[in-house]
Amino acid sequence: MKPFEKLSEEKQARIINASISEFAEKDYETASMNTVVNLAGISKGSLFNYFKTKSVLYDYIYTLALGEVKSYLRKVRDETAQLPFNERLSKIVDSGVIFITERPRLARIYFRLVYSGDSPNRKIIVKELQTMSEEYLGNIIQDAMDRNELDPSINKAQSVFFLDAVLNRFLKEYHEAIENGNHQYFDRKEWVKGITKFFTKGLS
Amino acid sequence: MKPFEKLSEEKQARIINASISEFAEKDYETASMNTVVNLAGISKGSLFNYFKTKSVLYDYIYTLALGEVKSYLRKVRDETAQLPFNERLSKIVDSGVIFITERPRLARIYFRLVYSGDSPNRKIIVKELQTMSEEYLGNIIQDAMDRNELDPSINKAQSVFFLDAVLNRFLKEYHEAIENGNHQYFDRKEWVKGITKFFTKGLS
DNA sequence: TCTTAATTTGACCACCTGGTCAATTTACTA
DNA sequence: TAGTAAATTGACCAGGTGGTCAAATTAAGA
Repeated sequence: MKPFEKLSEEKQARIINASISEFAEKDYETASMNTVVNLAGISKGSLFNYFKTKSVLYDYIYTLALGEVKSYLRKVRDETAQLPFNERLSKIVDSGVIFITERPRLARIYFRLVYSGDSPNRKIIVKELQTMSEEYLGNIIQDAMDRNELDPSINKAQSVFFLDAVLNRFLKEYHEAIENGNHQYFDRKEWVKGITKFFTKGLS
Repeated sequence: MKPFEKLSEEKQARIINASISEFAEKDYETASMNTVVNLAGISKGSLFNYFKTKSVLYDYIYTLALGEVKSYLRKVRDETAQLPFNERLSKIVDSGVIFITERPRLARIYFRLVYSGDSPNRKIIVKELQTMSEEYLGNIIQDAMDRNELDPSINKAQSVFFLDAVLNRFLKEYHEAIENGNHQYFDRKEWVKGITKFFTKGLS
């Protein structure tokens, strides 16, 4: 049993919380183990006893963050399996918005990871995320094609790419708006409507 | 006359080149003035004489990078002013691809800037870029609406957003493919065709 | 209660950072 | 060529980093 797992729930939570805060605020290189230690109220030696290096701690944290994102997405996919494409898309966007509203720090770690950052395993993680997104969105598009809601002759891989690009960008923008305290200017419903219309009908 | 401008072209180029390399490879915080100094083959004191602080040097470099991006985009816009929307879009994507192929380090600085990073004036710069993009793509969409190539009832701001999201994401992906030596697997023409079709006809 | 084992601590290490500035080298002028 | 002004240098500084480990504290067992 790893030392960290032997700790009380409360202490584990304190350390995780401190780490999330630090990795959300700064990128991998700039985030400081000293800050984590101070935030968590433990000694440096202890932290390095629980996590052998900074990168091991980071692994732990982003795995946790991605896990939450994934389980959230899966839930939505399964709950909306029988809905038509546009309603489904709308629910997905909604749930994304809810996630970044409720867990802004995890969202920030996620965005930092996918959009840049120099974290140790970045390329591997991003590739994994891409495969996951392809499978996830691919599924949803395939369902819609099967039901003749989307043109069955479209290029599926490209469609997934477009969907991923627009959804991610929208959520990233929304997330930044929240962090800057401007999200009240974001008419979420109007955007969700626009996105689904765009994807089904295009611009002409 | 600023000290840096008094330097010979050759020396200026050496310093700029070294700085671009370093800021392309690492983000603002992690990029090292010592590395720049060594790459450029000058002394530390000199560099700090030419640029008072790290952030002043960074300002200089990203202004240069954004300037190149802008002038490239303007050129394409003006050269394609009379073309129909889909051909125009295609030319824009093409020119983006050419730019990141010819200037991968500048492209990297650009992507780092817009997609993350903790550079000093990031928010201001990103806002400026956003206004620029709105004006630039807005123009192109407006032209297409005027010519009835796009539905005149679409939400222009949203359309600009979608266009921006897809174009940027595509170029970012292409850029990463180049850096990983995988761009031969990218069928550019196929993608350009897909993007324009997607924007005009949607997925259904 | 005494002893031993496990946990926690924080001073300490080598290394790197952005930035400074007295001293040296170079360029220019008389 | 001598003297001055300008440009260049790099040793040095304070402060921060990830990581270590002997010593102190706590927990467990007899």
